[in-house]
Amino acid sequence: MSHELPKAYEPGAIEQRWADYWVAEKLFATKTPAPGDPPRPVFTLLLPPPNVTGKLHMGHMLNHTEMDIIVRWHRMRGFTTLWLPGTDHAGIATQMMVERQLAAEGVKRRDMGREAFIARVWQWKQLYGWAIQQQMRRLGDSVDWEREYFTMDERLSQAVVEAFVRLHEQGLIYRGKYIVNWCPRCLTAISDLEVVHEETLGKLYEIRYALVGEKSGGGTITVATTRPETMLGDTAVAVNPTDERYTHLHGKRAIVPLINREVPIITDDWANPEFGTGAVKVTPAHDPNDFQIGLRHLLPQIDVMDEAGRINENGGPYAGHDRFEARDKIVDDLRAAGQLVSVKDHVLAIGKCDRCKTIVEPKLSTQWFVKVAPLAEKAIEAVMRNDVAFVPENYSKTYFEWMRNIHDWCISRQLWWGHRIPAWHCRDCQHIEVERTQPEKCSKCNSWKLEQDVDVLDTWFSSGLLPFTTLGWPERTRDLEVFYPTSLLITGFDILFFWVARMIMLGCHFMHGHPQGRVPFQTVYIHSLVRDAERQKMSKTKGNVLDPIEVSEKYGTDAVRFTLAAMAAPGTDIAFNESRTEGYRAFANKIWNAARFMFMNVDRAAQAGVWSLEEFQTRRIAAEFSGDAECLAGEPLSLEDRWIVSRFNQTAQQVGDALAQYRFHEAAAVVYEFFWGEFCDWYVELVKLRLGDEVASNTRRAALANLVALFEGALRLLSPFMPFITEEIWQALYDGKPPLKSIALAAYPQAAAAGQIDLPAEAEFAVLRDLIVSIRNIRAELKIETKQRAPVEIFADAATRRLFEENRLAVEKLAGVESMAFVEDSLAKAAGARSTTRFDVRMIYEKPMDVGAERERLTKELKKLETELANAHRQLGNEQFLAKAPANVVEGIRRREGELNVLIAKARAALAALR
RNA sequence: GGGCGGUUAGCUCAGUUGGUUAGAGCGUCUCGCUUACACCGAGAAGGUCGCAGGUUCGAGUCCUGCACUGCCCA
Repeated sequence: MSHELPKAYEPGAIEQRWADYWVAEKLFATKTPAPGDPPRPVFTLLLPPPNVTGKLHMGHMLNHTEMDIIVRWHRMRGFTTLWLPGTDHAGIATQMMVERQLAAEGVKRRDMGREAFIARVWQWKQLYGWAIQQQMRRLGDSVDWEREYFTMDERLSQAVVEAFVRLHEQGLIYRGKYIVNWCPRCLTAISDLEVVHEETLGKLYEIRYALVGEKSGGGTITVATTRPETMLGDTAVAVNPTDERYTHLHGKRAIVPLINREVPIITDDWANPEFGTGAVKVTPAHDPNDFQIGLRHLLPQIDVMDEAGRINENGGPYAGHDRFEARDKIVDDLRAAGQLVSVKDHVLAIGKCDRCKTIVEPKLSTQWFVKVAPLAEKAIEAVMRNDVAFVPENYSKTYFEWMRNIHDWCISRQLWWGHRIPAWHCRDCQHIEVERTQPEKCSKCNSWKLEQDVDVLDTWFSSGLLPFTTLGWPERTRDLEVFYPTSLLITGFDILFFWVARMIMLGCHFMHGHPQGRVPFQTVYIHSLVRDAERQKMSKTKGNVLDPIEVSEKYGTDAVRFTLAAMAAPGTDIAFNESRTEGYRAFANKIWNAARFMFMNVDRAAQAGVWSLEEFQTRRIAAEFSGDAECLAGEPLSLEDRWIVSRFNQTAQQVGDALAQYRFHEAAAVVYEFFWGEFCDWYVELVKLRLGDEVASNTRRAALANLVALFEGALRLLSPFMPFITEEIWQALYDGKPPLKSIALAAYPQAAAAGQIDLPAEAEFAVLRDLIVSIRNIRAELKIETKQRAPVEIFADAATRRLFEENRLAVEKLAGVESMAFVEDSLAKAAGARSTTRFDVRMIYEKPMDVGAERERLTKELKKLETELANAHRQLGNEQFLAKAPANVVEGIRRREGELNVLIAKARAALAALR
């Protein structure tokens, strides 16, 4: 890698190359430390496995950027760092995908049979299941590809079986007939979490039921329902026991219209006197609440629909009709029979299948469930004890809320693609064997006719186990010992319940007794949503979806990563704005060109025989990247050297502090400001003065050595955020002979020893910078052309004067000053002068200034200063304030008061002089 | 219905535990190719921090109410 950099920064030309290199060199493969190895801190991160069917969206890119920053940061700080990638088999999604493909060929899943279908899914996976991994490589995710897993891998599948069997043995998994959420399109049960509720305008029907034994007139009860078609399965009418309107009907019987079924009128607290008529029909087989009522009152359960949501033979004349068709027909018939009392508009939350948006049918069905209460209890405890910490902390509330109101988890799915339930049904005696491997015969009746349960497990059941199964569980592996619990989980709140909560439940359960704690991770960082520039949610229907790869190709992955990092303030959604990304591409370009500037001077110095890059290389290699932030290698220090080293170390400290708290935006802002606002804008400009051919060679050597060292350190500081450009320049610095294979393996600049932070240098530099800026101000105001240099006069105390004299060249070059003269009297009154507490300065130039504008500026400034002074006076005159405020605050205001007095006097003098 | 959040410059957003002068990027205006960079440099304008009370020596920050707005759960 030569250090001849092309003139323009072109991310496209460098990123793919490094992405490939990192993978080919297996740079991020992590060896399991052996027991005798010298101890190093360990950092483990499990990548939330994307669906095998998936493609990365902007949310992923945010998620991956944050993870990669944290991971690279830990790796560079010498942690044994493991970032574990993998993909999820995504039961329903994948099955749907392949079914759709088959449909195009005119084939149905059921026609081809289970085995052939599953073979087909695997085939599909081999062909198309790599998209997301390819994209991750392109983004530079520094995962350990050597350990990549797939949730349907043989070993992980065995672990799933083991977990199921153990839970079953412990009585935490049971099979039973309950109301589940049934998707009539996917033809499977789904869990509560897979149902999304949508507010919809529907109807509330009031239907009159005749009472038994009362021939006519007054002998009716009117019930209210939103789902008249379920009437076919009614087995009771319920009223609230306290509802006096119905007391006289307690114990009587009513007749369900149209099908003429006699049902009891029962009393149950669930009937809400405020809702509708206060009387409700009870359909235990088609409503979860009615189901509970049915259990309490021992009501029959009449299932009136088939798996596709059509009325079945129990629906009498309506059999064969789709549930919504049946509704219309029933309503018509009721109306015709004079039993429809009213139809009113009614807003209700309709549950739909998360996958296909089909309206979910609560349906009586035999399924497998996890008894979650005991698991939830431990999971709540873990968060209460702070064994798992949420960032932002607020999410723990949501977590508790959900955990405390949790229902048993339906884990069986009527799909073919997934982990098949390890239960065998005896065809002779109906006994069910739950075993790790297929049993030979029934343990009850010795029958050989055993058939494995046809259902598979909820995908989230297996992903809930990943924090330990990926590390070798149920074996007691060295990996499990070293890397469990994982250190961190970074994910979106959308899977807080689906995944995060379940990992905590299952981790606490199965990893009980792990020496380093049972929880699956110590911290959960929940990031926000990426929206479009107008704060709209990105969605395909709105057409406002940004493809992260496309955006990365356009602006460079580094720029996109930096945008996301810079906007990722914890707890707030990101309105992704391409103008920001443009800005960060400009930032990359800035760095690129600063590098070109550096290399240009390196070459020039080499030609002049003053200094060679090899000196730097040799020294860095010898130092073996010890990790301290010592950038300057014993060369003579100028003020700007001392200043920039101090700033570098302060920045390193701030970046570290910010990342430790997942304050990505702060970390990014600090690096950005340092690299551009301080290093490029000031340090490079000042260093230029010491790089010319006319400069003494030892000064020139020092300047260059320091510049290169600083630049190299700054690259390391930036590297986790912008891995590509920093790699490119860093490798160029070593001309193809880098001391390490990658900057990603070099040491991260850390908060330095006190000696590296030089507050006096920072204070002096601030005054010098004030002078330069003041003069530039005057120039702008007088509209003096850049090329035109002019003399200045300065009034300052001896120390300040010495500072300016020592940095005379800097002032002359950076402020376009021809010569600097010092005067003995204040220049506050001088026309067009600028004043600070430390100096007055004016430019000697015959061009007349705009007196009106100058007066306006001074008046405005004076007013502001006076307001501030009044505030300061008010506070200092307040005894309560003096008594209660901390000393440093009081002291600060006192000092400021002094400054204000000086500044006001100067501003007044200047104004007076204008009259 | 229950729970959680948001409202700060024209736009998009920061502002950690209450403390001196509320910041950034973009946009706007004025200048400008000086040993890298026009994806640039220099300078400037722009905010009664949603509204109303309260606590406090001190509130963008804490409390209460209101308005508007978003999300999660039922």
